[in-house]
Amino acid sequence: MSYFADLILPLPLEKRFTYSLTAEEANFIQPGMRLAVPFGKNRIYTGIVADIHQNPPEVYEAKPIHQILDEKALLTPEQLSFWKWIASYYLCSEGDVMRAALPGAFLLESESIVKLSKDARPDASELNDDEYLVIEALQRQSSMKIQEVEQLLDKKKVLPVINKLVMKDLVDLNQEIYEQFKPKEVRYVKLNPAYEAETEMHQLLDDLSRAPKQREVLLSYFSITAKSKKALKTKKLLQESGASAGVLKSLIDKGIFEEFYEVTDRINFKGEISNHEINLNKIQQQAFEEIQQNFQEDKVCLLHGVTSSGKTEIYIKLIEEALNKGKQALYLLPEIALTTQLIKRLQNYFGEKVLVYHSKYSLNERVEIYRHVLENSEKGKIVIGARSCIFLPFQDLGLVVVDEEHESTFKQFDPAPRYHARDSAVVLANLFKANIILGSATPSIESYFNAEHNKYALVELSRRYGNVMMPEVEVVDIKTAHRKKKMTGHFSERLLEEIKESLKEEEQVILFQNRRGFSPIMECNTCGHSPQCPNCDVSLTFHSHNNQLRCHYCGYHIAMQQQCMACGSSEITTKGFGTEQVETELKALFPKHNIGRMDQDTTRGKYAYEKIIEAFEAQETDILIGTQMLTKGLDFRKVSLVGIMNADNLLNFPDFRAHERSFQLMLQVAGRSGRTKKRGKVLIQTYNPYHQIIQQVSTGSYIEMYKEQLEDRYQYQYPPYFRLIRLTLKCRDYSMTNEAADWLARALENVFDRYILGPEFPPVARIRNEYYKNILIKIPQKQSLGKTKKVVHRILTSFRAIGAYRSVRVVVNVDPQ
DNA sequence: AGCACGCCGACT
DNA sequence: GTCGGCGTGCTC
Repeated sequence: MSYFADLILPLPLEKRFTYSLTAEEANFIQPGMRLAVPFGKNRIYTGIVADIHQNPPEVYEAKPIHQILDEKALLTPEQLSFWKWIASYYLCSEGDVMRAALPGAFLLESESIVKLSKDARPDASELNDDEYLVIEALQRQSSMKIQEVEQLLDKKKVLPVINKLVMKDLVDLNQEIYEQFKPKEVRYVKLNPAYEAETEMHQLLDDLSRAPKQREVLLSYFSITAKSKKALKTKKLLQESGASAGVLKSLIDKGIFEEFYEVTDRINFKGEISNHEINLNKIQQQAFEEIQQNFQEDKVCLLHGVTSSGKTEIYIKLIEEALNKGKQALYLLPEIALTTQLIKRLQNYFGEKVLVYHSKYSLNERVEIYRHVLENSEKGKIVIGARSCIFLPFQDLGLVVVDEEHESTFKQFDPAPRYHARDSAVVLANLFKANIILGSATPSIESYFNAEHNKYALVELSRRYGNVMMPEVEVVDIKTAHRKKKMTGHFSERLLEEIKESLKEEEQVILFQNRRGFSPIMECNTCGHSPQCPNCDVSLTFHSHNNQLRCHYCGYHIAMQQQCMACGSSEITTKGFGTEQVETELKALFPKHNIGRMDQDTTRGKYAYEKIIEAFEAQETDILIGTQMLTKGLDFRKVSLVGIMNADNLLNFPDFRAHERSFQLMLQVAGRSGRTKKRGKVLIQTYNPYHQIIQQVSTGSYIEMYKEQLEDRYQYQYPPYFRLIRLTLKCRDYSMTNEAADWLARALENVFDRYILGPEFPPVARIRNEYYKNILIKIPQKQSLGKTKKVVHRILTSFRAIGAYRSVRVVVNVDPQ
């Protein structure tokens, strides 16, 4: 009887690949295990077993596997079906999902290793220069990686050289695979048992009388072990005795001490559990009960709670409930870097049961977290993290919390799989029959629509915790202010007054300048030229901290120019303004106060965020200027004023979600103000004080915004009434991009008719020397999503079969943000 | 994705 | 004349 395994390989390939198994292997291997398999000419990949069967492939001979990498399945059956769902919904391969889902350290790949063959008799006269160099090097170092040979020969393609040597039987080429995960080990010491008896011990101390340092270490050892019976860490011994590592080494070398290692866990919670009871107030309690009731009916629950209404306490209570039932809980956040405050809160309450997982952790740390969740260990009961957390191997998931569910960072943009973690989490929860709650102060139109149409249950919290009042919003018309020359730089009189007032009261101020369109560009006063990126269709932006002009898309940079590159004039001005300018102006206006800035430039280091936030929390900073980053879940007690420098470049963004986004962003920023007793103030500077969104922000009326946007969405055929798939074509050749896009659009129009938009160039039509063109497919509610995707898939397959368009790549984005 | 095979320009 | 560019085709 022959056996076969269908594998998912971490490649953007549609199909699974079938390998043959021996009966023994088939007996041992389970779906979800990793196998190392040969693929292509001489490579070894890690594949995941999706299926084991006895049907031999018809058109090819299945290769045998190379190695079994796991004792037990690394993936649960739920994960395998989850992967399948993601791949089919977001139109990508399971291999794409695999790359995103597994910590990199689980994906072993082979490396070609060159060795001198056993009975090589190299004859220098028969070798060319390159061959000679390789042989000579191998006589010195026994084995080389392909990369090392490349360095040695200073060439890109060395395989032909090596292949020739293989043909001459001088070298062997082998594949080696590496386990990347290294368990963390701790070094311990213990006294050689031979010295344990009293007489030997005294003898030993006498013998060491001429090595006082070593004697001291030994005495420290005795004093520590007398107090505690636990194994003694080398680190501790050195610390206590104050000796150097060398002294200890001589003791080990002499055989007086024995050293040993033990595997330890990298993930350790070091804080303390504060055991603060969480008491929900009446309103929270009511919401909590409503949520639980909805959970019993297996409904996705949308929690719409105004900023600072105490949603987190409710989440904590819900997590506690899930834990009490012995289940695991998942807490999803838009961006992990900004949530130290929240993590601390959860850890204070749940202690070491909380695991934090995100891409900034090291390979090894991620493997350990993955294993904790897989084994359903006590440490892995609660996982908190950004979108990739949905791929962890939950055994018994009971609850998913999606905090700030409206955030678009839940959608992965690049590379595939372009999944939305909120929507995927709903599917994930369904797989486990787990409860799921989506929470936000400003829900996405889609989610609120789902709630309105009874697909989700809606629970509302309309009062701030402790009955703190919603901040007072004032709109400042800077168009008029400009005309009347009542602006100081980018500050209106009103804003300056309010800042002064707050500072006088020793309260803090947050100034918000959005990221999009903030970057200053250089412009020549004489000819109007502004320096462009040679690789992308954008102007270079000015960064004063390193005095550079830089492209945000490809990273191209040049030194700041003193003269116009087109006409040589030295009259150059900066256009547009960013956080940097706001900071400079502010420093001039308030020289005696400390001003902090939080944006992409200042948060580059590993703990840069934390430092800025801590300084502000400790009130070392009086005014904090920042971008979007400021909107997320930060809880500062002493902020009484929030200023939005310019609301317009948010509103004018060419995107059907621009208005919704602006509303969310402004309301979230506004929510940073006045979180304690005193009523906070928000000042919005704008050129369009009567814009409906500005009005809706100032009255805090979510529903009004929702209704109005919904009308627009209906009229212009956008979500939630229509679903979208965006196809982006990329190609280095301009006319090829156009031709291919036209072909594809026509093919789609043949089926979907008027529901195809484009092709059209995006606002930035060229990036890294590649031209971009978009086609948008609109899917009405009546039309089957599954069938639509099948058709799109079919058309894409025939598109890719056209030889002339080979160089055009198509990126498929389902539910683009 | 990688990698090999295969066909055309700038160099020993 | 070769080395090396990237077009295109395949991987169980």
